[in-house]
Formats: sequence, C-alpha cells, structure tokens
Amino acid sequence: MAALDLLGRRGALRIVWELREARVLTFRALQAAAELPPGTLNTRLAELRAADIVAVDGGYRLSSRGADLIIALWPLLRWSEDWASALET
Amino acid sequence: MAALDLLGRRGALRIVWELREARVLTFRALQAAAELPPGTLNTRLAELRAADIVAVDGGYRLSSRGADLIIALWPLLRWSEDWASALET
DNA sequence: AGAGGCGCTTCATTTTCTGTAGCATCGCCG
DNA sequence: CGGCGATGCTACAGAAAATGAAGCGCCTCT
Repeated sequence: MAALDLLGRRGALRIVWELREARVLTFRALQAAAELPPGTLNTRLAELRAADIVAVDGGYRLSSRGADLIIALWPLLRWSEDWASALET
Repeated sequence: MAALDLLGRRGALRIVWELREARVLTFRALQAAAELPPGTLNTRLAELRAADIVAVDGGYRLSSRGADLIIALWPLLRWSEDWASALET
C-alpha cells in the first residue's frame, strides 16, 4: 500500500484534487488553493513529482497517471459528499 | 473536503483497508495489521468512530457507512496497484 | 493463584507541520 | 536603465503530531 502511504500524507489528496480537470496552477496559486504553507507544499510536490503524479510544465499540473488517479478518486469524492451531508443531520 | 482531510491522516486509510470484507479485529490485532503504535491508532480510531466509519461491536469493524467507503475505495486501490507495478519498471 | 489477552495510557524522543519572512529571478513598462 | 510585481522556493523558530517501549487495570480461563 505504498500509494496509500503517499496519498495519506497531509495535503497530498488535496493537491491532487485542486489540480483536477487539467488545471495548471502556479506554486503560489496552489498554495492558496490547497491551504498549505510553502514548506509543506514543496515537500509534497517533490514526492508527487517523484511518483509521477504531478508534472511541471508551465506550472503544476497532473501527469497522465495523475489524471488516472483523479478518475479513480471519483467514487471516493461522491462518498465524501454523501458523508458530509449525512453528518449535517 | 472534510472527508479527505480525515482520511488524509496517517494510518486512516490503512485502518479502513485492514477492516475490509467485514473483518472484526481487536485493538491489538489492528495495531499489528496497520503497523501503528497504540497512541496513534487510538487517536485515529476515535476520529473514525466519530465519523461513523468504524464501529465497536465485539471488536473493531466498519460501520455500514464504512462499508460504502470501502466500495468507493476500490478504484483507488486498483490504481495504486497499477501505479506500484509501473514504478518497478 | 497464576497466566495470558485485552484496551488503552503515559512519557521521552523524534519527526513533521505551521506561519511568517524574505531571497533571487524573471518579464514588463516607462 | 530602474523599478514593480509576480514567480518558485528557502530559512527558521515554535507548535503539533507520531513513535516506540513500557506497563496498568481488567477480565477470563485453567
């Protein structure tokens, strides 16, 4: 479960999420969107780049593997919406 | 993305994973399976119980919402297998 | 009584995260 | 050219979290 270990680090899933739909964000924009301090963001980005999930190409974007990841994440996101609305009641 | 925040904590996804297929584990068995020290496990279990993902019923098991989560996790697990085998090459 | 399993708790150490500040670089505009 | 704003990213001190080992109190079974 190495992948779960990587994605289970603070902010990792959030970064991937913010780069959904082929978004290209600058370091600072990503920092604002993911609500992470620069040090953490930079550490996380290094790991995600090493894992070939995030690519740098005129800003940060998902690699093709990262795009697959977003697709695989869809059911989880659906679940989290249901979960959030269920908790409100 | 409160759910992602919760699941993005160390060991959280791993705990859910170890409870897949309606498994019922004792605290110590879960500790061994998830490779977590008791303090961390206990903290995480408290969060997961508060989120109604894990239930205590003669041991730790997934709640019905937790079972839904496992299903939603399937594509991600598939992706992580592909990812792991791709990294080996 | 003793042995073993149980769910935790405690504690000291190490690791990680946070938040602010700021550096060096680049492109743009007058 | 000289400044201006934005960029990616580093530095640092303090806070928070995780780690690993030890062990407590409780229960059950022999």
